[in-house]
Amino acid sequence: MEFTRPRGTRDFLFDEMRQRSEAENTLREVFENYGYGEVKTPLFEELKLFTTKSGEEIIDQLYNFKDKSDRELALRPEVTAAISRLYINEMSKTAKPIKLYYYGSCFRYERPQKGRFRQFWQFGCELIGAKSPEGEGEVISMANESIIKLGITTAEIHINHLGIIRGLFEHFGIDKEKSREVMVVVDKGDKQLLEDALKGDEPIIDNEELADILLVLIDMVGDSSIFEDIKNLVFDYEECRTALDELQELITTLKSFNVLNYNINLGVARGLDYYTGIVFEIYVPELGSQKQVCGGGTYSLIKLFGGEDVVSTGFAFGFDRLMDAIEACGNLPTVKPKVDVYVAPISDDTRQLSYTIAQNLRCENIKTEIDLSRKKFKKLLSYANNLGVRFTVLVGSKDVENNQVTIKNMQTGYQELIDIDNILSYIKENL
RNA sequence: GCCGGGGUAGGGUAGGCGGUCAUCCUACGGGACUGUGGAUCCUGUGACUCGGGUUCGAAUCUCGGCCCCGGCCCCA
Repeated sequence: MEFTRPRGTRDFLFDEMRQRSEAENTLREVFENYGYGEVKTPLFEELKLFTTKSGEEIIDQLYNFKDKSDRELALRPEVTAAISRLYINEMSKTAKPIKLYYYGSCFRYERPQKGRFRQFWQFGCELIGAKSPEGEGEVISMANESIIKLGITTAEIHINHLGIIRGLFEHFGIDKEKSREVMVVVDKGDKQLLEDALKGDEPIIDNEELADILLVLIDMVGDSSIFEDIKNLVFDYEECRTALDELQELITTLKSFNVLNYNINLGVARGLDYYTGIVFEIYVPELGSQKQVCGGGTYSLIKLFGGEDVVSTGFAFGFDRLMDAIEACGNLPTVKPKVDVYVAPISDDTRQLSYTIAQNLRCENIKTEIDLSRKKFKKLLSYANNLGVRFTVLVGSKDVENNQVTIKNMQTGYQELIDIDNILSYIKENL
């Protein structure tokens, strides 16, 4: 083969595309039921937009380039930054809260593996300018509903409030740099690793009391009842109380939204400063090492980009992983044949009439295919068979002399003579 | 960036201790067969990922590239 696909990219063929469209429509429906409107932003942006959000280091993982006027650009690695930019550019005076969603591909220069590609699709939303616990509650509820409607039955939602651990850092006077380092370790969710990092030979922070609390906290994963344990552990540290209150309220709100199947998990962490409140992730364990299908939280990116301080909550689904998850749960929709009726001219002199018959069917939204390559009789049926159509309309001169055609049910093999004028009604009745 | 397993017609595969024509299924073309024939039979086109090395001879052994699969790292 002369040309190959670029590494980490995929071609999608008919069946897979139909399954993906179906999932896409399901998500659109859910998001729009919650009052979200779709937006679309460019596939590429100024490189600066992404480095401002995530630091210079991400250039390693970007597809960036200079255009012919020497502008530094990059293919977007995610959409949240673009949405914040769009908000500042066009929507800062729009009545809040603003609810928008997006679907599109993103690009990252990474080593491809299962559930990870260089071009991949994200389906996400942003809720801009809502009050915290209720906005977060609704957003999580929407994510939860999406997962359920897609047929993903084994998903786990993990929620954390970064204010708790941040409050502890503040209380113990830990600087930003060290806090971030600890966060990174906490995020790995490995207790032994954390113990080594805090109490090993070269501890990141030299504080026994904080280390002990963190080591207990990281184990606190469980349903909403675990909140009491967390509260008992950190209530004495004043800096944590706002976060505790917010988390408490979120739990109450989620209950009202009828979301009960989540975990509180202090191990869901983020190193970046713009996260201000809750963060959450959704895992589908069957997917192995790339099991995270969704990530989200509350952040003030807009301020970071030079706008006013408007807090948003949002999340993004890794669309490709959602498809994997649906498959893992055995709930991929079976694809229907893409054509319902095949019109087969079996004599040369009935070809033109066949086109007319096909057009009439198409006018009534019946998916119809007609022979375009002058196939012989046997090939006509064989082709129709491979298409998986329900009916083949055999148009031959002997029948046409009596103003009739033969309609064959391809599943049963049963066929009957039908008046040309009655083709439409016959097919509509039997389809 | 690191570790492992792979790559054979359009799709799916067999073979591989070096040696006739590289296997089978499917799809595609022709025929038995100008309208009952979606079957069956016959037949045709079509492939050893790319490049170097060893060898009289490489799909097979060897090295490297590219790509795929899985695992680590990372994950905005």
